Amino acid sequence: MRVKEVAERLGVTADTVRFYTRIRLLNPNTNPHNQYKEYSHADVERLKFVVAARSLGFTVEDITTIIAKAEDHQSPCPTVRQIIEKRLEETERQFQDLIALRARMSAAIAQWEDTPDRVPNGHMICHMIENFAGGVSDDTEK
Amino acid sequence: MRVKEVAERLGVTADTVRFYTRIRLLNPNTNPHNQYKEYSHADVERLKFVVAARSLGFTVEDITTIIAKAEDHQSPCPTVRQIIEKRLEETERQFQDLIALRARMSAAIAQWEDTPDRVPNGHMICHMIENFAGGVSDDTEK
DNA sequence: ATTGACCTATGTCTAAGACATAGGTGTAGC
DNA sequence: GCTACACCTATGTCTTAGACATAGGTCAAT
Repeated sequence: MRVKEVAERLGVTADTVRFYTRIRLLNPNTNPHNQYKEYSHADVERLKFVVAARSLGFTVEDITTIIAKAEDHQSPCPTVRQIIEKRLEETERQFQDLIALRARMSAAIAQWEDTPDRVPNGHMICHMIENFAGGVSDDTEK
Repeated sequence: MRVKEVAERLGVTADTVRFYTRIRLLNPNTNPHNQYKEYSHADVERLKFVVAARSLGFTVEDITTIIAKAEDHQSPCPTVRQIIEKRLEETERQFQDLIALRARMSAAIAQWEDTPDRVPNGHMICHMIENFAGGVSDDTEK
């Protein structure tokens, strides 16, 4: 199978498969004539694993580590448990950041509904942004 | 003022200020002797604007656009309103994606609590990931 | 053999800085 | 004046996980 077929089967783009191939996460045979890659059933199985792991928040590097352990006949499970815990924490942080960002954005939009447009004078670039509550405070005084 | 002082005043890193300088979002004077940048009060004011806009989810490119409009004596307000609406939509999408991801991660961790570690056999890399509900399905049949 | 639709590999680009490196500054002690 | 030494600087490279652009290859229909 060539790259597009593999990609479609697993619901990813051909570029994604090419990317995984480039970093040697997949190792298909190469036709020496035209450099086309030929993906075997085993390659597809591995890709399936990569896609599953990605959808659980593992990074590509995590996955490389996990596969390396497995190929070394060690159980990757402890590593997997440890990594996902870390990734979940990161996700939680991103989540909180995103909630805060969304709140700021919504608040700004709400405030700006009652704010007229204005042409910038020499001191302001955009009064809406500059006057938004929670604006950046200078630490000049010390 | 030099880069570090400016950065500390506004609560960003010196690298961030250098980055904004590199892309000409800030244009401090350069000491021809050692290439050190000298930030004026006006530079600090502009940086303050950039930081405020960044914290509302505007991209650096958005900010460049907004400032360009302002320097052209046009009101940036309509642009600002339009951009933030778009950024909020994106944020909302990311937010939903993150909720879904977090749910998958939590579900996996929960499921794996009752799952023993296992050494990989020839067909599996990590049975925990591969057996996780919602696993990637092959589209082989057609 | 030629067309044309589709496919491929490779190289470059992205966002917003972080990091590494080599070298400059400035004060303290001599 | 000179030297240490802590701290600072500019510049170049690196990061993620692919997307995009390009030049060229494949293959069935003509």
